[in-house]
Amino acid sequence: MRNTNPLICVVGPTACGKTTLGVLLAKRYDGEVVSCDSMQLYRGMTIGTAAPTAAETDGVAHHMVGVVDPAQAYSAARYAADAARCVDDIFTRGKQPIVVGGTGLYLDALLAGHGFAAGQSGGETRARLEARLASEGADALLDELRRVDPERAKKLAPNDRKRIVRALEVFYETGRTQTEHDRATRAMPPRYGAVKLGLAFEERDDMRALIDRRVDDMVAQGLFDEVRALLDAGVPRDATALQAIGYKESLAYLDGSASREDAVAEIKLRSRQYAKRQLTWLRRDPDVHWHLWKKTRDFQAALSFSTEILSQYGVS
RNA sequence: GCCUCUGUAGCUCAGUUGGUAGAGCAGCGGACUGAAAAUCCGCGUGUCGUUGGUUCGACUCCGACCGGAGGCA
Repeated sequence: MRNTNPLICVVGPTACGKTTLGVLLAKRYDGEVVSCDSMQLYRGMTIGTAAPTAAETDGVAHHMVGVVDPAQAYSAARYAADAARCVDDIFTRGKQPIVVGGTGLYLDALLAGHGFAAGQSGGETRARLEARLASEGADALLDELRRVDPERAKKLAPNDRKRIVRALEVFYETGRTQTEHDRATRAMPPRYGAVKLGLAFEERDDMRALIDRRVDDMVAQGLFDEVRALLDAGVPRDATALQAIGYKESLAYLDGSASREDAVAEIKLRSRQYAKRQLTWLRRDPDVHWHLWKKTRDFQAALSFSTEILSQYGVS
């Protein structure tokens, strides 16, 4: 069952106003928001992930926020499945899904809908390969990959341990190489049509200033208490959730191994490096319609830009 | 005032017996198919504080000056 409308997607680096625009679009198009953020998914991580507050959502339904136990591991594959369910449900109810978020891999997985090859973090094959990685070293595994999937091996640097392990895992789990799997899935038509709206700053410095300000706000709102609460609730320090920017740096402060000042500076630094990576990911996507902020964020302008673009795709 | 140390890439610092300089971090660019706010790859010309001098040639030696840090008076 599919609505003919494409998904409306709002993408962009952190702190560029995706949440606000998402809500405005939801109101304009009778929509509901499906978050596409690998960290807002976790429960109890609202301050540090800048998860939308009640004031921000302003009555617009949001999905895929605060739905996962932070002690557990999640994955792009699970996101694609869970979010697709949300999207389909929204369509079924005659509403417009609006996907909002900055996790590029998750968005691509959701839109493509092709599924990933078998094998996962925490799985038996993965554990076995990681043990071998520790004992035999990455070079040995890369050599092995060269034998089973030379094309994939050629694309990976010797230090790219995660991907070397994953490529071998795909082969041992499925009997097919990752290269074959990727080729096959790339050839499949996407599960959803989408109109992608991108928000970003024209000047990097303006983005940086906003990121800095936002981090200061997070700290003022109690970021450190939020992190402490997660620890008190038994979330292990090596949980994926605590790898989130703002959280792992807070651990250093709570441990006493970093001053408050240094921890805050580190969060700002890691945030802007992250924003840069998000931009790198998005820039290669020719389908994104960019709206660039000049100095300040004018959401009315962004909204009319969006409706203009959307009308070209027949969305009204 | 005198003595010692110090002034090299945005930051922290290397630079061997004089042949015009290199790391880490930052920054910039890129990748990315079940941890992705993760992970990985690539990119280093800068009046070597200023100014005289010695030398075929000085970041490297000598003098003066300017700026730091410490010590003695």
